[in-house]
Amino acid sequence: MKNFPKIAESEWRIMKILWADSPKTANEIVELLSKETNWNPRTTKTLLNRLVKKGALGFQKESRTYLYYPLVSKDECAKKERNSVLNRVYDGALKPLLVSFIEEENLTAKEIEELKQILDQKKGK
Amino acid sequence: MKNFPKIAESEWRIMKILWADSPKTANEIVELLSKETNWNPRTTKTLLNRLVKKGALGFQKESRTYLYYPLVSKDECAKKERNSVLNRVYDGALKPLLVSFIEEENLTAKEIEELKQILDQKKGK
DNA sequence: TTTATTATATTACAACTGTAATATAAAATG
DNA sequence: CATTTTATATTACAGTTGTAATATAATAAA
Repeated sequence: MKNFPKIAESEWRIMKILWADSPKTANEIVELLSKETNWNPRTTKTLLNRLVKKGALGFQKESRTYLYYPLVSKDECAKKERNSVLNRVYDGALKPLLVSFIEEENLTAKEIEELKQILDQKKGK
Repeated sequence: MKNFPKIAESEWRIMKILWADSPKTANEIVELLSKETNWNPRTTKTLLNRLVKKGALGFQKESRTYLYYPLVSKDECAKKERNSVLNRVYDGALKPLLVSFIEEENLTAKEIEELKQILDQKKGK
């Protein structure tokens, strides 16, 4: 499982769309992206090509049209990103990272309770 | 506070050294880096220049030699990195991000307790 | 003072990214 | 069948990054 592709920032938008629901045609993806970006459709097509070349997406031909789908899991890609920040910024020290996130961002009381439960489960293990 | 510099991956190593203790000369930094990387000293010099150009580092001349020091805080840079992952990967949803980190990485029982306390403080607020 | 060291500054160069434009080929239309 | 549409493929082009090499200038040594 070497040569796992690196997903660039703008490519993440496309991957997230396909992880949520796939396969999809280029035009369907362009359509969905138009709601959150103002990319030129050409830009989306370029990124689709790059993702295929990187091995992050595959496709099946449906006559002239391609149906794209992910070849890598969101979990794995997310893990790479988490580890990247953890190591680059925090030298691998998880607790300080968690403290920063918790102190700075917003959590509801319910979420806080749920997180405490997850921590407890973790302790049991 | 616009045009806050973007610190690239390899630049982070240099910044962390100077955040830990500054000012330092290029050679001191090269020396410290030699323990964790096998960069050519030229590479380090190049990165120092770039960081100065980006506005991330400043320096004072000590005769022919420069003493480098950070112009941006580690906290701010770390925050940018955290938010980058939070938004790019998790669409800004903090809890799922925290759950992933907690479930996948290792924490001691003590750390878990400390985190629960921090969560409780958070709830009070 | 001429020469060798040694700092910093400039230049290099390819891969990756963001952001498209142009080319080509196949399909739909007239 | 000729032409227009429309998919995908190829090319573009500048900015960033990783990773140095070369140039220049100041200082130390001979």
